[in-house]
Amino acid sequence: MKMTPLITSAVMHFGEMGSRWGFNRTVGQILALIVLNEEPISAQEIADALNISRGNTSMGLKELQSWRLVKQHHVPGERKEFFIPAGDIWTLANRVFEERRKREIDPTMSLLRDLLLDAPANEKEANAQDKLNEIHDLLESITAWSEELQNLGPEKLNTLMKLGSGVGRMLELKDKLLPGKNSVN
Amino acid sequence: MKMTPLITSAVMHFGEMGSRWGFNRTVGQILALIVLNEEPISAQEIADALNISRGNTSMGLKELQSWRLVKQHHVPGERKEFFIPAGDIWTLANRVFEERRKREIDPTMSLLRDLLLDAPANEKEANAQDKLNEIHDLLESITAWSEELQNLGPEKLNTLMKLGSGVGRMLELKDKLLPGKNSVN
DNA sequence: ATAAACTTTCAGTAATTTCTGAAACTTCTG
DNA sequence: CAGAAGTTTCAGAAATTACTGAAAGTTTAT
Repeated sequence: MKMTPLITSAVMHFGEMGSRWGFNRTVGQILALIVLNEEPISAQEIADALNISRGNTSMGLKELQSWRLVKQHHVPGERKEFFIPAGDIWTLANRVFEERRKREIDPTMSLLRDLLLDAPANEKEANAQDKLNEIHDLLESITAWSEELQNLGPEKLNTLMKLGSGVGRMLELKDKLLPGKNSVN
Repeated sequence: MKMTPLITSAVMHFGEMGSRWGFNRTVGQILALIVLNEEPISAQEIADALNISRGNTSMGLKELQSWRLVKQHHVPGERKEFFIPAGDIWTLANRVFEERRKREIDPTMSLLRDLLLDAPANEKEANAQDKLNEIHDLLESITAWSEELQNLGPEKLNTLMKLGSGVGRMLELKDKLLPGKNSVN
């Protein structure tokens, strides 16, 4: 499992970025290694290639599985488990979005809902509640929107992205296009 | 600068979420406090309310300013500086997106570009480069798309979000709508 | 049922990140 | 220009997070 210089650079970088992406260095490295390696790779090989303990490797793989970025792959005739990416690049990116939404937005939405239930005790609180309400609505829009985009599926999403500034033009024509159907709000 | 129970809960929560949002606990708390407080607030008041050192407060405010989430506000006749949010909720959310993109995507794009310049040394590297290339293209699309959305401005973006599943329908009609103009790629 | 091959767990340690507070710095004011 | 009012910096301490490796657990083969 000797890593080529190119793979080494990429793996190191993904390690450094790991924490910004929501996991830690080791987890980032393991992910990169699994994605960039066409063959399935065993936990032991990962530990050797990255020079980390077997225990740490196990925990990292567990986390990557909880993010649904990596899955086990059984090689017939082999005793040990191998690991491969849980899908193509597009799928992986989607999973990262989704998981992060769960970790970064959902808990806040839930708290905001609770805080908005109680009647404000005074002026100050009323004002704060207004702000919290604004935040809640914004997060709700983002959540709904991102689910919407995921439902579009890869091809349509790609069309939409490639449309670029066309989106602006389209919006201007929206009312003529979908008369009366835009009553979502 | 006594915080009401409601504000305290919100501030504490934003503190806990802070690290997931790209900054640390204190920074998250300071941000929440500034946003939820209708009046401008001084660094000393922040330190007192959150029970943190004056030094830590100073660093936190500096970071929030580097994220362009908070700005100074000079009160005539007062010697000290006060702080207020750098815009409405929508603006702040946008800034967070933008800053995170800078920190989470841009460095990777840059590395990928470099790694894709060299000719692959062998089969293994060629395969890895293919994967890296896919990642690069995906990140590029995301970046371009998010810039596009920002250029739309708040109102249109909101229209688009509220459109919900209408987006799918619109895409189907796209070709009729914008004949020949969708040659963005 | 024993053993071999492999994986997971977790207590303790190491590395990293955040926080404090005292000292240095920067304005303003008289 | 002295000093009062305020801010920033930064070395060291505290808190948090990640990692190791040995022990416990699992599975398969005989």
